[in-house]
Amino acid sequence: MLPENTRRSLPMALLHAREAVMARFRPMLAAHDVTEQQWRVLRVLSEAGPVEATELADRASVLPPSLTRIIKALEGRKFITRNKAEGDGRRVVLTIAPAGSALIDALSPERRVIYDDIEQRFGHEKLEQLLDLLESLIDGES
Amino acid sequence: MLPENTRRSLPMALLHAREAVMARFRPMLAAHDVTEQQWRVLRVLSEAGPVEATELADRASVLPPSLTRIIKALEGRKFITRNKAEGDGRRVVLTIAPAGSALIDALSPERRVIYDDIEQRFGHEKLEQLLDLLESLIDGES
DNA sequence: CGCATGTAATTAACGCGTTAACTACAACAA
DNA sequence: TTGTTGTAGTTAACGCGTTAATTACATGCG
Repeated sequence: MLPENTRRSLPMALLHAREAVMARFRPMLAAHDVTEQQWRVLRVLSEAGPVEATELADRASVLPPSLTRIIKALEGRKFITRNKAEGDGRRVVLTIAPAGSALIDALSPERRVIYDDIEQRFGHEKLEQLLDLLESLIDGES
Repeated sequence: MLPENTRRSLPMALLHAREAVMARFRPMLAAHDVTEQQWRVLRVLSEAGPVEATELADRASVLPPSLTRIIKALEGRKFITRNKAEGDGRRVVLTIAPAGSALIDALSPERRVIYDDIEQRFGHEKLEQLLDLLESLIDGES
């Protein structure tokens, strides 16, 4: 059955929900002049150590063309370093730099506060339930 | 508590879920050379009749600057018409044109099939549950 | 070796999201 | 009427998503 109104449309609901959640994080990122995607890339590099570009794009949920641009921006600000892989001239290895780690450390507490607040307002049970449903939806469609 | 892995992160989950759902609709829209946002604007105009730009942007969940670009594109293809409102030289009234209605009619059946398929695979109950949770999340954060 | 095929990354082109600035017009008060 | 304030819409600038094309290198086959 087609959704009768746009508010009960799944794509719309997902769009609005993400928008509502991200609105809480955006000011924090903007204050440090980092985009949401740059932040995801930095987090992956911080947690996973040196990683090749393809895996980084996959983990950070960023498309390869976007990753190329993000790498340029982050490298220009000395947040990461970019090197060719030994033994394969095509591959590129990215590593977080001290300035990048410093940014992660600076923002993590604030990030935790925001996430906790969302979880508290929405409810722990409902959050787990929502995450389960989303995971199921993703697996079913992919 | 911070999400330990990115797969259980709410922003990520919402992003992936929407991506998974939209992947089903994208080929249909691409085949007719219409973007997702242009499609939303057309649908609103089709269902609600002539509407002013501000209300249209709100209903279609598109920001004003984007709407300006979308209007240009749709007007250029004769899908909609654009007129100044009587009595207020600032306001703009958008109306769907025959070619626009024809596109709506042409795509609606296919859209229904895709939506039904998603609902069947995911489950009617779970879909309703998910929509309820998303609505609650949106209301709680906004 | 030489050539075809495959893969990693980049570039290009276009549209939208986002924020801020700007234009045009309306409403209202002095 | 004039000047101020407010509103609707547009423009600008920058970054990302998306798709397709392109470059650089690796692999494998003859």
